[in-house]
Amino acid sequence: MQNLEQRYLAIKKKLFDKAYSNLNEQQREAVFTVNHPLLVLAGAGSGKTTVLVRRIAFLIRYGNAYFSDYIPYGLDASYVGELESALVLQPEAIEQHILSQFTASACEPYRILAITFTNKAANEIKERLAKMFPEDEATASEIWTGTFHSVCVRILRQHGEKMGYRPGFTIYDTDDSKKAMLEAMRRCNIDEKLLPVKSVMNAVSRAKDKLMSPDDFALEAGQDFRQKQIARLYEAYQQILRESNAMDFDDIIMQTVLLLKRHPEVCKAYQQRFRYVCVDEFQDTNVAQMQLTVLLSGFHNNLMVVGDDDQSIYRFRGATIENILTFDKAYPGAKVIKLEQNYRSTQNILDAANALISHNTGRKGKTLWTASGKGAKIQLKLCDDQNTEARYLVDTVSRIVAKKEATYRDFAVLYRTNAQANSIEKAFARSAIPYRVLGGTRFTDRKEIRDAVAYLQLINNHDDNGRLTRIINEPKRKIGAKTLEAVAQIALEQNCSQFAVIERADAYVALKNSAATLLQFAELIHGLTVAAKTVTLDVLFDMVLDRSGYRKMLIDAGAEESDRLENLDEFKSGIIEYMNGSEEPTLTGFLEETALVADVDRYDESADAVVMMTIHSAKGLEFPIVFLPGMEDGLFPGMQTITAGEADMEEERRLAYVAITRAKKELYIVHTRTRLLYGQTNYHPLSRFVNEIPSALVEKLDDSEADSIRVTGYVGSVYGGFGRSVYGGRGAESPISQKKTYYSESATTQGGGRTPIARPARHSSTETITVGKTPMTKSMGEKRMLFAAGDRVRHLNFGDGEILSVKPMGADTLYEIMFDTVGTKKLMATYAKLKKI
DNA sequence: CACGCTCTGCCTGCG
DNA sequence: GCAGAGCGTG
Repeated sequence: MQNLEQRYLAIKKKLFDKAYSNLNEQQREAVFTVNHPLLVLAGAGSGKTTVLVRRIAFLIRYGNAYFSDYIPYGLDASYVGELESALVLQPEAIEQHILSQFTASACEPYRILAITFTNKAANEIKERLAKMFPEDEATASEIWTGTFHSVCVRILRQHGEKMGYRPGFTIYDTDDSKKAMLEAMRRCNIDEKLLPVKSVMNAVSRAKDKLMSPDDFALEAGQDFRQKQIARLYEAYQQILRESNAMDFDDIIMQTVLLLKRHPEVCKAYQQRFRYVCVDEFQDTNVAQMQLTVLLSGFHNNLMVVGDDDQSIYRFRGATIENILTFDKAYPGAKVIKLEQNYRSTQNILDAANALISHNTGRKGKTLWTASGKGAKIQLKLCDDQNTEARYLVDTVSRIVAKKEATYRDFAVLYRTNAQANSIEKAFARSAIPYRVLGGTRFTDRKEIRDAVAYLQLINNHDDNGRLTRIINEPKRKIGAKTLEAVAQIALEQNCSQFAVIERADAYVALKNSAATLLQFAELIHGLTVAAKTVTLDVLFDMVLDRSGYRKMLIDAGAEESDRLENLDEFKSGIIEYMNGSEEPTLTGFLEETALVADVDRYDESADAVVMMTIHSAKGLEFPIVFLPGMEDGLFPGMQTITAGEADMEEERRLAYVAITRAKKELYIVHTRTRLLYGQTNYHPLSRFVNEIPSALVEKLDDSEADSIRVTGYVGSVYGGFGRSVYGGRGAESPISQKKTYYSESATTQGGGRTPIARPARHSSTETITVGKTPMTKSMGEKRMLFAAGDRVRHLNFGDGEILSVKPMGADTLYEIMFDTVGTKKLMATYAKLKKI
C-alpha cells in the first residue's frame, strides 16, 4: 500500500502547487513552509508582502497541509485517483473544492503575530489579509498585526505595572524626550555647548536599542569622561521619565523585553499563545527587537522573518544587519529561501543594481532577474549646477508627458538629503507641473496640535511634567520660568508630580505670589479631567480649547493664526474618525494612537503629481520613471561616509541600491559640475556608485565622464580637502586638504569627541575668494591673528578697543578687551572679528 | 516678557 | 541657504 500513500502525498503537493501557480517556486515554498524557523531573503520587488500575507492565510486555512505526512485512515485507490483527476481543474477550483480536505492543524487567527516597522506596512498587511477572507471579517481582524511599538504598548498596557509604570503611562515623542534630556542636563549641570543634547539623545537611544541600562552604560564607559557624563545623563533622564510616568519610543521596546525576561510567567503566556510569529523588514531590526522576537516566538519556534540584507539602510538608527546575516546560526534548523525574481524593473535596471551591490562584502548574496526584458538604458546627465539640474528634471518630465508616454504620477525624484529638495521644488513650482514634496513637518508636529495633545495628555496623566510645562503658560497665564522652577524644585523635594504641587500652591511660601494663578490652572485641569469621564472625546477636545483660552488666543491673533485654527479643526476630524473606528474609544486609547501613528496618509498615490522625497522614505515604493539627482561623491555618498569606515560606505551603497531598484522602466541619474549646498559652492565628482555600474548599461547624455573625474586644483569649503584625499590617495594630500581634515573625526565617532579645535568659525575667519567661476574657501588656519595685551584692535560691532589680557583656552584664545565705547568684553579669538589697528 | 537679531549647525528618520 | 536656538534690548 506504500505506493498509494506516496501517490497521495505527491498528488496533494501537486494540487497545492497548481492552486498556487500564480506564485513562483520560491514564493510557494515560503508559503508552504510552516513549522520551521524560516528566513525569506526577499529581493526588491520580489513579491515579499504577497508571500507574507498568503502564508498567513495558508496557516489559517490549511495549517501544515503541504509538508505534513499525515495519511487519512482508510486511504483507497479510487480516492487517490479522484484527486489525481482533479489536477485538470483550474487553480481557483482546486482551492475552492479540493484543498480544504488536506488541512492539518490549522492555526487560529488570534494565535498569529505579524510585526512590521511602519503603520503603513501594518495597514497594508491588514487590508490584504481582509481580502484573503472576504467571507468573514472576524478572521482577518483577529490576527495580531502591528508595529513593534504597537505590539509592545499593548503588552505594556497589560503588564506595565510589573515594570513600575502606573496605568495610563504617557508616551514621549522625540520632542518631549529632548525636553526631558535638557532637564537632565540641567540637573547634572552639564553644559549643552560642551555636550550637545542631540548626541546624548543619540547615545542613549543606541544604548536602549542594545538593551543597555544606565548601569551597563556606566560600566562600559570606564574612564572615558564623555561616556561617563552620558551615563550620568542617561540615568537622570530615566529618572525624569519615571517621575512623569512616561516612556520614550525606545523604552517601549526595551521595557517589554525586560518585562518578558523578568517575568517568565508573562513571557510563557505570550509564547504559548503565538504559534506563529512573522517579522517584516527584518533587516531593520535592532538588538532589542531581535530579542523581543526571539522571546515571543520562543515556545513554538515557528518564526518567519522576511527581509533584504541589501536594503538595510537604518544602521544609523541602531538596526543591525547581523540579525539577518546570522539568522541561520541563531536558528540552526532554519530554512532560507531567496526570492530573486523581480516583478518590478527591467533587466537593465536590475543589472545595474546587481553590479552595484556586488561591491559590498557583508551580504548574503542575491542576484535579481526578471522575465520582462532589457528595457531602456540608464540615462546619465551632467548639469552645471543644482539649478540647471532642477530645470533638466522639469524639462524631462514635460517632454515625456507631452509625448503622452507617461503621466505626472509616474515620476519620482529621489534624493539623498532633504536639503536638495529646495532648488528642485523651486523649479517645479515655477513650472506648470503638479508636484508634491514628502517629508518636512508632519501634521502632528505642528505646535498647535502638540499643544492640544499636551492638554489631553495632562488630563489623562497628571504626572506628566513635560506636558504640564509645555502648556501651563500657553496661552499666557503669567506663569513664568521662575514660578515653574520653584514648582519643579518643590516637586523634587516632595517627591511628587509638579501638578500635585500646583494643586496645593497655597501651601508653599515660595509660591505665594503666583498661588492664585496656579490654583486656577489646577482647577481648569481638574474640571476637564472630570468632564473627560463623561463626555465624548470630540466634546472634550472643544472644552479644552475653549476653557483653556487656547482657541481665543488664536482667534485674537487674527489672520496669521487662522491656519492653526484650521489644523485644530482637522485634528478634531481625526478624533471623530478615531471614535467611529474604535469599538471602545477612550482618551488613553486615542492618545496612544496619536503617539504611535505618525502620519495618516503621507503619500496619496491617486493624486496625479510628480513626487519628491528622500531615498529613505522611498523604500518599499516603486515608480515607472525615477530621477536620482545629486549623484555625486560628497553628496551621495555623503562626505561623512567618505571619511568614515567601510561599513558606513556599504550602507550608503545599499541606499543607492534601494534608489535604483525603485525604478520600473526608466532611471535618470543626474549630477552637476558645481553645487551650492549649505551655503557653499562645491565641486563634486560623479558618484563612485555610478562608476560601479557597467558602462554598457548606461547612456551618457553628454560628455559627463570627462568633466566629473578630472578633479584638479582644489575645491574647497565644508567638504574641504576631499577631492584629494579621495582621489589622490594617501600622502598625496595638498596642504590645503590637510588643513581641512576637521570633519573626519566626527563621522567615525558616532557623535563622539569632535573637538572644535580646527573648526574654522563660519562668519569670522573664513574668507571666500573667487577664482574664476568657483568660489574657494580659504581656511583660517594660516590667517588667525594673534594679539598681545596692549594691542589696539577693531571689532565689527563694538568698535575700537584695547586688549587687556590674552588667555589660551583649548585651541582657542580668550581676549579680554576694553572697548572705547561699550566697555570691557571677553571674546573668543575664533568668533570675534578682530582687526589690528 | 516679547521681539528681533545673531549664531549655529546641517544626512538619512520609523515609532 | 535656512531654520531653530539663544541672547540682548525695549
